[in-house]
Amino acid sequence: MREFRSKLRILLIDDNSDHLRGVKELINLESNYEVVGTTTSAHIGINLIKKYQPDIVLMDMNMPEKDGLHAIQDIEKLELNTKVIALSGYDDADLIFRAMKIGAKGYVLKTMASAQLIYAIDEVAAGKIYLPSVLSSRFFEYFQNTFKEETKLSESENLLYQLTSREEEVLDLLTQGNNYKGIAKKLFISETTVKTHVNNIFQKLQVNDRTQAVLYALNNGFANKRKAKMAV
Amino acid sequence: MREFRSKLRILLIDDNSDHLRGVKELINLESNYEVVGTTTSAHIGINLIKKYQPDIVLMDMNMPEKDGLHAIQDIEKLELNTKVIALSGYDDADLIFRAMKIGAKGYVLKTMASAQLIYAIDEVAAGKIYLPSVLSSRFFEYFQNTFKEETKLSESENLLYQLTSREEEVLDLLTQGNNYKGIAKKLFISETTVKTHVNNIFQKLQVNDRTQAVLYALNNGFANKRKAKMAV
DNA sequence: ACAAATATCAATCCATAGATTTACGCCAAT
DNA sequence: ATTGGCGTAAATCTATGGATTGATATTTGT
Repeated sequence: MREFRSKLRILLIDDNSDHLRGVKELINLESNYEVVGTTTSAHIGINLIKKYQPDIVLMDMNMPEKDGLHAIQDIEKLELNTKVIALSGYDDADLIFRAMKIGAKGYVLKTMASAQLIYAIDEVAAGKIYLPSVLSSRFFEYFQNTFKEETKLSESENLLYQLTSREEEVLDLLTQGNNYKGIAKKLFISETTVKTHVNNIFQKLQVNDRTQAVLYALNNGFANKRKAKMAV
Repeated sequence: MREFRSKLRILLIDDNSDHLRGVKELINLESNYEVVGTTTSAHIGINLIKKYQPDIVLMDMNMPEKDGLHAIQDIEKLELNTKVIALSGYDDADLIFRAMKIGAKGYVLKTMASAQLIYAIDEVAAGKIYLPSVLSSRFFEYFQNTFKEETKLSESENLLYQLTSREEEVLDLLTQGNNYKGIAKKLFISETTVKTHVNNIFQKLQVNDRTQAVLYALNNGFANKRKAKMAV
């Protein structure tokens, strides 16, 4: 992707101009890096990225006007080859998780040694994703907590397991937004039969209407292809 | 959690008895570890865990009868302090992702140096989560791909952004399974007003009924607290 | 200060959804 | 051979949902 022998082009976005200057000097010490721009404004940053298409963006996460998360999202939407490394003062698990989720390729704390930042830049430039092990640990704890609830329902208490296979088919079509007529047509059975099935589903799931049935299904691991939730 | 000076108690589950023996010998070389049991069967393994409540379980992922994923899930359901480290022959991103999702505290390849396994055990025993950087990279690539679709819908094409704040409130209540009457009561407005709002929502989201509206909302980032999908 | 968007409500009408009961053929388990 | 679960279906009834029109008060932007 990157031109042979050309310098790695880096853009810095940080509302703290002192920190901005410090990082710039740090990076300029490395002969193979080049800072193509610095700005304290996320908005201006986006425009600079469009203009210069840098290889790497170092993005401060704790900014007032437009926060780092949204800035990263905007950058990702541009679909350039620009890779974002998030910079933050704190190891806030939620922030790390969200930054990685929307496409940050790395996350480094400002308190970390400068060598770590350089290393992160190298790794990310090489196409890898880099999280220092401390942050990686925090990320995974948060990640697992996020999914813990989803998993904890045992098979015995998950009412979905009481459904017959035909009822599952019907419920699946319900979770795709079909009405009775649509389901009847798709399963080649009469509408009244569908009603019978749906009523049985309501009884088994202990709900009152199709919307609640659909919600129960989605929230309790019903494998629906359109990923309202990811199956284990 | 762990008794001072007591050895770290480890259980091995791997359907390949050769590998099982090898790992056992490897671990017994370490003076502060103790293998409390080994088995080639996941089912038996679960029972051994109940009985011995080991600190660490090394779980092979590629087993025939009951696969490693389900075994891990069963272990997690026991809610013991037993920590599972997954062992696998391949760096299958999907498998790594799913294992971590359901609660594995580490993931090590069988092809990795034995020192790496020992290190992983130490880290996990110390309460951390350990993924070698190679696997960590694979995990994050997979993780980001999983969420890429969800994020890519720009604000302009996401019909939810056309809703007024009141309509959002109403839709929120719809996604909780309320009917007209329930929504009217909760918002202290008449049922007919709710109908008006809901009709406007249908128009804006280009759907025909409440179920489709709810599905649209869930699939397009509508912040619902019960996290059918996680907000950014 | 004025236009446009929003929130509220009513009345009506038709379609769909949901509850209930009854029934029949099929298959699997005992 | 019989029972019980399942899938199929119909008939009937009531409740809820959804479309449409029209109206008024309030808020918001310029």
